[in-house]
Formats: sequence, C-alpha cells, structure tokens
Amino acid sequence: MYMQQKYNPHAIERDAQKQWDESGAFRAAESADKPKYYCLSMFPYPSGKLHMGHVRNYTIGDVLTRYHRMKGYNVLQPMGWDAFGLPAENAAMANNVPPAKWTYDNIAYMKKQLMSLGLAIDWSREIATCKPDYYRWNQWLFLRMLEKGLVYKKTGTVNWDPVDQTVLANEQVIEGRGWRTGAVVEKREIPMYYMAITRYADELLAALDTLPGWPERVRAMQANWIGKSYGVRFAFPYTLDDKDGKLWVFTTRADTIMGVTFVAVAAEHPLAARAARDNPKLAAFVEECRHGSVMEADMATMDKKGMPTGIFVVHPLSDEKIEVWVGNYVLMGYGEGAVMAVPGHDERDFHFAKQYQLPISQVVDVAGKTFSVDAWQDWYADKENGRCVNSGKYDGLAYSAAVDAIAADLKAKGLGEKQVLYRLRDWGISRQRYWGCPIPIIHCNACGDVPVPDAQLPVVLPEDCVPDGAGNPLNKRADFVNCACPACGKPARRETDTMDTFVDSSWYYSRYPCSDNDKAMVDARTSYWMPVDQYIGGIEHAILHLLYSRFWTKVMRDFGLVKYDEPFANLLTQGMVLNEIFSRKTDSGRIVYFNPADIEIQVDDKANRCGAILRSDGQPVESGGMGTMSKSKNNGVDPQALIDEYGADIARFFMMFASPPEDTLVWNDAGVEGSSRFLKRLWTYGVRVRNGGGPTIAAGLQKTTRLEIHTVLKQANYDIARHQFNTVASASMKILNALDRLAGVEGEVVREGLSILLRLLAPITPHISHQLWRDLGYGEDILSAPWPETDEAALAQDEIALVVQINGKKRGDVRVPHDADRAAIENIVMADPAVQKHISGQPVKKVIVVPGRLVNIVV
RNA sequence: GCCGGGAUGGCGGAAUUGGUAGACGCACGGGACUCAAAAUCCCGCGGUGGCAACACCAUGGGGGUUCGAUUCCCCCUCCCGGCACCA
Repeated sequence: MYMQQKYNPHAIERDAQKQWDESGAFRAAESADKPKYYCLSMFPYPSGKLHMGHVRNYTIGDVLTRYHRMKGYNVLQPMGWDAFGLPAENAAMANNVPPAKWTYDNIAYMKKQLMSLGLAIDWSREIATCKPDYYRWNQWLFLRMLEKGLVYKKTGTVNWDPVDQTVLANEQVIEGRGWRTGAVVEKREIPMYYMAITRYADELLAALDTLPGWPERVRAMQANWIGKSYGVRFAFPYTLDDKDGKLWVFTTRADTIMGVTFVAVAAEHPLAARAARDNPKLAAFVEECRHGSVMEADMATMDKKGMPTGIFVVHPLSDEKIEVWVGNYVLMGYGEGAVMAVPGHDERDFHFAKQYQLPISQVVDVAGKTFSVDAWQDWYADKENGRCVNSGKYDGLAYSAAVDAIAADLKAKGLGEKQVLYRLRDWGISRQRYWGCPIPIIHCNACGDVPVPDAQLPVVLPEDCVPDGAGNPLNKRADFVNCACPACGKPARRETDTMDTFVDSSWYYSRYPCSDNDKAMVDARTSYWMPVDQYIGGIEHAILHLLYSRFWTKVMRDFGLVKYDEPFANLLTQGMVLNEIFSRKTDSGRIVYFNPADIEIQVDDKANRCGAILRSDGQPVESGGMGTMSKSKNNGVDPQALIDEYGADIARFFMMFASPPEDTLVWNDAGVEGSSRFLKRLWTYGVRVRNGGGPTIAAGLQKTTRLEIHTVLKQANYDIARHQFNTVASASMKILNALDRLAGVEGEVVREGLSILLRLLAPITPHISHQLWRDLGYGEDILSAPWPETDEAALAQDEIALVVQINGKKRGDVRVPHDADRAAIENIVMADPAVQKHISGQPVKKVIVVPGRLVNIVV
C-alpha cells in the first residue's frame, strides 16, 4: 500500500474505523481462555452533542480498554444512553417537540460523534433507558421490592411553584424562586414511593473496606454520607390539652444533657403546628419557614431564626421546665425533627441562644480552661478531654462514661435508650414528571394502590406527549391514565409519577452483557462479565449514583439475581472539565447563560481584564467564575470542532496530555498545536524509516539510545498502571525525540524503538498507530500486539551519576562505578575539588548516602 | 454551613511518594531555510544580582518536624466538586 508522505489523520481514521467495524474487532465474546476485563465508562445523558467531559471520559476508558487488550485480557467495553430526564422536557417546551423525538435524534447524532472518536466499543450491546425493553425491568424489580417492603409509600417534601402549579427540581429553583415564573417556591408534602436504602446502610458502610480499588476520597465521602452516628434517643415528657405526650429527640452528646436550656423543633413538627393554632405570630413564622427551597445547602446557610411556642416540656433527668422553640434550621427529615439545645457545648445552639437571650450553662469542663458566655470557643465542644460539671451525679465523668450512665438512667425511666442513627435517608423515587419510567401502580377506589401484574409489564410510556411546564402531561392522557383495576376489574387510574432517573442508571451495567434477553433482567452472561473491572466517570457522581448502584446490586443479590456484592471493583473518578460561566439576569429575575464562545473579554490599556460582553449585542455580561461544563450553564465547548479540524487521534492525545485524568481541568485548547505537531513528526519519522537508507547508526550510540528508551519505557509502564496518562504521552514524545536525534534510521535500535513507541501510543492514538504498524511491517494488527515491556539488560550502566549536596543544597555531581560501596562513594565525593571548595575546612559532621541518588555532607 | 479535593514559571503540567524543583509540551524571544510568508529545523527561556564562574530567592500564605520538605504535621486564604428532584 502506498504510504502518504503527509500525515492525513482524517483518511487514516476513516480507513482504520472501517476496518475495525467490518472485522467486528470490538465484539466481545463470553467464552475465552483469557481473563475477562469489563471496562465501563458512565453512560452519557443524550443532551444533544458530546461535550469535553465526554471526550475525556471516553478517551480514558478507551485507553484502558485497549491497554488491557494488549496486556492479554478478554475485554468488553459497551455503551448506552441514560435517556430519561428533565432536559428533554425543557427542550420539548422550548421547541414544541416530544421529548422522545428530541432524545432519539440526540442519540443518533451523539453515537456518530462517539464513533468518530474511534472508541473500541462493542455497539451490539447498546441500550437506551427510555426503551420499554430496558425499563420494564425497573418496573419488575420495583414490584419485587414492593412485595418485600423494600419499596413503601410515605409523604415527602418537594419544591412547589405556586404559579405554574407544578413540582420543581432543585435545579429549577434559583435563589428560592421558580426559574420560569420567578415565584417564591413553597415546600409541599406529597405522597411518594421510597426505596429502603437505609436497611442496607450498615452493609454499604462496612463494604467500603472491600473496595481497595476505589479512591480513598470517594470512600470517605460515601462513609460521611451514610453518616453512622452513635447516640441516644430520648424524650421530654409534656402535658398538653390534658393529654400526656413525649417529645423525642436524638443526640450524639448525651453527656451534655444537663446543659439543655431549650428544645427546638422543625416548623413541620406537630408540636409547632399545635402551638401555631392559637398564636398568629408563630403561625406566620411557621408559614415563613414553608417558603424557600428544600435544598440542604440553602437550609444550612440561611439565617438561623426561631420563635418560642409557649409550650413547655419536662427535662427527663432534672425535671426542669424547658421551653419548646421552633427553629428554621431543624430538619424534619433527620432524626426526630426535634433537637435538644445545649448552648454551652454546641456552637449553633450557642449562637442561637445569644441571638434570643436564652440561658447558656456550662456542664463540661476541660482542665485549665475558663468558660465564658461572651464568645464561643472550640474547646466547649471537646468530647475527648471534657469532664462533666454542674451535672449532679454525673460530675467528673468523661464522655463515654457519662453517655453510658445517662442512657441507663433514661432507660430505667422508660424515656430513652442508646440508638444508632444514620444520616442516610431512604430514597424517594417518585417524580411528578413525564419523561421517565412509569411507576407500575394502579389506583383503585375500592382496592387502593394495586401493583401492575407482571403479565402486564411493561407499563409503556406514550412517546408523543409535549409537556407545557404546568404539571405532568400524563395526567391529561386518558388513554394512559384510565385502566381496569387488576384486582377487581373496575375502572381505575394509573399512577402518573415516574421514577427518578437514578433508578435507570443504578443497574444498566448489569444489562449490557445480556441486553438482548427479553425473558429475564440478567442472565449467565451477566455473571461472566460482572463485576465491572474498571469503572470510569466524573467525580460529581462520587456519592449518589455510585451509592444507589451499590444498593441496587445488593438488592439484586438478595433476590438471587446476581452473585456479586459490589458492582465496581475499580473506580477511576475523572476530574471535571471547567469553563467560565457567563450570564445575565433578566427583568423577571430569570438567569440567562451565554456560551463562552460568544463572549468577548475586554481589557484595559494595561491589558488587565475589565469586563466581558456578548458579541451579538455588545452589552456586558456577568462572569460567574469557573464551573463544570454543562448544558444548564451553557458553558460547554463543542469538541466536534476540534475533531473536525485535527482528527480523533490529536484530540485524544491532547486530552490525555493536558492533565492527569483525576485532576480538574480548566479548558484551554492553546496546547493542541503541540499534540498536532507531535503526531505529524511521528508520521514523518515513520515515512523516513520506511524509505530507509543513510548510514547505519554507530553501536555506541545505539546502546545509549536503547538505555534512554528503556528508561523512559519503564517509567511509562509505571505511569500507565497508575492511570497517569499525561506522562505516558510525554514518554512517547521523549522516545520520538531520542530516535529523531539519531543521525540515521538504519539500525536495530530504530526498529525496536519505533515498535515500542507505536505500541505505547496505540491506546491513546489508535488510528495512526494502527496504520504505521502495518505500513512498517510490524504485523497485521496492533490491537492485539503484546504490550512493550522493559528490557532490564538495556538499563545496565557502568557508571552512575550522584548528586552531591552540602547541608542539603546541591553543589555538584560526581560519577561513580555502579557497584561502588558507601566507603568508595565517600572517598570519591570527598576527593572532588568542588566539594572541598564548599567545605572549605569546616568539620564534616555527617555524610548521608542515598544509594543511586545523592550524597549529602553536613558540616 | 457541612463533607471531599486542589493551589508548582506567562500557561498545561513533571518530580520514581522525604532526596537535583520546573521533565514533556504550549506561548514567547533569537537564528537557519525562503523573494516573502506558512510549514519545518536549531538555540534560549522561573526571579534577582553578576561580563562570567557563580550566588541568593522561589512550589497559595504563616509556623513546625528533618541532614534534606512541592511531598509529613498544625493554622489560614482562595478555588473546585457534592449536599439527596441536573445528570
């Protein structure tokens, strides 16, 4: 075949992809003699077109896929679509197209884009979560969980837009207001289905220790999210309306119980409602608390406000009268929706007490410290060193002894006991939205909530609805809603809530192996491939998606569907790709975002940045700092332009070279020219080698070049194994530099060096590597060529260089025989004139020799 | 606010995890080639001082441990991710 003189990436890539496609090169088969390697990247939401985060994610996955194939594994890399979700409904409203059409069009376009990247994907296993043959199994497992009580119904709090009369996602609440209407959002209690993830809290926490292949930071985040805390649940008795009641609270600091000066309940707490009944000011406050979003970040950062209820409860141990307050910072969803307040030893309670002039009393002392109510000091909350004081019989006890004694006394009175509490809450999966998996329930006036019988699955979502922003359009679809009750046969109403899209993504990885099975959720092929050997995705998924997936896996295991305990053996959390966010606030308070490509940065006469304008209208826009590239912030950079201009190999190489996979990457394409130049040089060098001729490289030069190449290769192999692909890319540049520096191309070192270089590059730039491998006659197919390993013999040296330091500062270097012992090294170093000059007669106190590295002389 | 992570030249980043700070690349400056430009190739490139050899300073800021700290410990600042209905 004629080898073109000039590097033409588009032609090379088209040919290579055609060849891989026609030969079915990436079709994975279950039966093989080789060990299996299931390499999975988080599937994309089909938002319209690929963004940089996708290119980064899928290139990382492809590098690992191709690397492991060359390492001798039987590799599967599948792909699919997380196809349900809110953006499709927003697009539907904006363009008057059904979400289904929008979604399928996006999938078709993005699939083409992915294919142009040359990813080694087995497309025969493709899935889309919006298709009934996938989501029927969501419904099927939901029903199994319902049977076992793992799914149950209770009320939950949602954001309610009072103008549009619709439930809002947190993302649709901007500064406490609905994004379309600008109306102040209210909290509303509605019935929802929940999955009992808390039943698995202990296992989800404990099993983190069985995941050494997960980043430490992700395990830490999950552990904190589950938030196991040991404490005491106890009650303050009270009498109200001639009835006795108990106000339950949970605390991790029972040792401070004698310092309780008030109790705070959430605005949604029954006692708050009771008190508000005949207290208009309090009713107004409770009403005020009902406004604003349900987001925890908002709850935690808002001004702490409270109001007394006039209701008093009795301290369970001291019998003191304690007033109940309503606090806007008390969360109804955590613990009991009520907390004991100990202003002396809890920082938040302290500030609240100062604000409302409530008593503060000291009940814990730390030796040598003086308590003062003037200002909070961190030691007030120190449970390591604290001892009880002003606490009657508990005086002198340390934290755990005090908790034990107090819990025992509460138990004896029937007013409480030790309890383990999790921060983790059960998973509310009901969404009052159209574009999602229907919840398979039928509401019958006579029979209540009736599960859809398995024989009637799937409950198919009609694909021709166009939402209008006011409620779920399914409610207006008589053909969907009206049905017969499966129990009594009378007319009934189908549930119109759909499932959280996290349900779809909680098990898709188990479906790829058997995506064509229409009889079962999973089969033997799932058992062959699972668990995923390497999972790759954004760090933003560190908690929710990964925790829900772990939970579903354990549920499926307990139903006997699968045998593995954990879905992902190894996890690589890719850093976010950031770009600047530009926006304007409209008169209605709505925020409009502009793409950085349409923005011009303005500079003053000293070249300092002084503003930014939108090119189309010349008017200023605000900068919202750096943020992850996203559709909602409109700050994505279209990678297609990069691929169109440079080709997939250069785009992939640049993406890998730009930074380590796990680091946050602020997007800047300034360096792409360097990657382009490198691959051009590689091609040109390949042409020269193929043409041959010129002098044979001298033996000595061949030896030093081999040493250099194998030294670089050794490091590259270390780096690729720890997923530091940016230095693998630079290693390939170093090898080309070393070869190119030689005067000729005739010599064994060229043939070996280029063979190493092409194989090292094959996972990153598969197309050019494939073409050069063939053109230079190394073999038919680099895909399955053996991974290059270091030749230790090439690394042998007679002499090595050691750095010489005086008092830790570098003062020179010396060459010593590679086998010189400590004494010999010291002799050589001390004889060095530069060393003698620096010592200049001062007494040598100590000589530190680090073998193979340096000598430090302390004077 | 809470949890997790980060900060190294003009820029992306490297430093075999306590041992030469700045590999590799970008940008920039100089030169070669060219009628010219592009492309390509060669040289230089953290800061200050010095003709130079070289010296001093320098890994967000401040302390500490150590013969030696970008790396370990404590405090602080700023930035990023997550906070349960964005995916």
